[in-house]
Amino acid sequence: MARNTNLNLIRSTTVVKSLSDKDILTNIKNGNFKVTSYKKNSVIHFDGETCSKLEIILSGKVVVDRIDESGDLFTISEFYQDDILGGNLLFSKNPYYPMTVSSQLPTDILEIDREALFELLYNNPIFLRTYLELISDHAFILGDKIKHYINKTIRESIMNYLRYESKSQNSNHIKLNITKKALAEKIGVQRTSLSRELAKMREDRLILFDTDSITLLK
Amino acid sequence: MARNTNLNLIRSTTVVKSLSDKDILTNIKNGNFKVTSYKKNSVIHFDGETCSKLEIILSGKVVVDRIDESGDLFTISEFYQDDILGGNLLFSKNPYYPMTVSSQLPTDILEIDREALFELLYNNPIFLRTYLELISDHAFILGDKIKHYINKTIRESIMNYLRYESKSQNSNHIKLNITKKALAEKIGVQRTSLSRELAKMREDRLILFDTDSITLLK
DNA sequence: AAAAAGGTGTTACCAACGTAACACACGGAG
DNA sequence: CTCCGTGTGTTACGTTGGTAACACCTTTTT
Repeated sequence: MARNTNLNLIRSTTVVKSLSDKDILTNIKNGNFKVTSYKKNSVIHFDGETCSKLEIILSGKVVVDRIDESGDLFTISEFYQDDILGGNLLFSKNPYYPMTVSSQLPTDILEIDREALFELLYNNPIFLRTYLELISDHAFILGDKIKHYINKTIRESIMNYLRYESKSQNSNHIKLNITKKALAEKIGVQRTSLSRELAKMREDRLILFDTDSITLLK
Repeated sequence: MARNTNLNLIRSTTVVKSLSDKDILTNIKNGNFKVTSYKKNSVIHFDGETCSKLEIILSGKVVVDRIDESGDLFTISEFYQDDILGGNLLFSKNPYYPMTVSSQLPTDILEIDREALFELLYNNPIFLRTYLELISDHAFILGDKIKHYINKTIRESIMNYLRYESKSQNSNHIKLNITKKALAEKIGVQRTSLSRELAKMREDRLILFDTDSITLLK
């Protein structure tokens, strides 16, 4: 990737956008901003590694996953261009990545040193605000994730999804904009189990459904 | 609670500690810092409510819980004196509490208005640093929680706990400092199920155990 | 010392759900 | 048009783990 393409990319990220070109260039020159490239399927951070910089994805795709006892790998979260990594951990007293972070595609990442970041934060209220917003949004997603993993029965997960969609589509008749297969993946269950549970819910007169829509009856 | 007891409590919290008395008193006077008391078992925030202030627990106990389809209530997280609430959400573009927050004991809470907080943050680097540390620690705990809820089998949860304890006690012979009942609660399963799984793991020659210790064999 | 309370281990029973295998429908490629 | 890939619905089977009931033990209360 050409050097100035990178510069444009860097400048266009949400985090950096509120900085002056001078700030950006100074930080690049003295090594506080650094771009690292990863090949497809490289580990970026191991579980337990210390987190000492903020990372911003310039291009590519990054996933957080875990491997269970039987060796099955399973993806918890995906990050794309403009997403940040480590922002929520960075200033913790135990700044350890809690899970393995790796690139699923060729990925370019901008790294910002912790202390340099701190300097920028307290010298630039707009930058501070942006940063706080970003990590807050991040934490919100985390919270949502927990809420999601806490649903124990498939039916609960389905109802959760349906209620949300029903609100956002403002109708009890919910148009599925994704395939059932994708829905199953989204709520983290087998497709067949989803299928079975939907059938049961129809028996219980909770819903009606066809290939691309579901109607909430209660 | 007497007014000056409160002031001492406020002054002694991690967040506020790095502020000058003058800052504290000014903010109290103009209403940016406000103390609210809750009786035992009151709802502090409903699921979905907008979060517009940072809250610091001065005394009491606060829990985050959820109610499942069958009406069972189940606690996700507990907070005590000096813990903060909402810190990770506050500056999000969708600052909604993702779950119900309530007091489990009589509780006093210091509320700090978002904009007042922001003022303090960008005017006081030590305060900023402290705040970032706090919310980072918080996010770390969140991440850990996810990691925990993601363990699907009881055996995985147990092994997770044992490996952690084994490291921190620096021995394969792990002294249980809590009862098995408490351990079961900690990893979120029935006591009997824990008991059964421990027995199975012994059969599988993974562990040995007695009433107050467990030995990891692999 | 007797009684009450709470932790522990065990087991029969059952609901939830992942696995695997099969049938069918649809849309694009040859 | 046929063939293949992919999404979909169904079902038999097995595993995991929650429920409930009971026995045993230790500690605390009276």
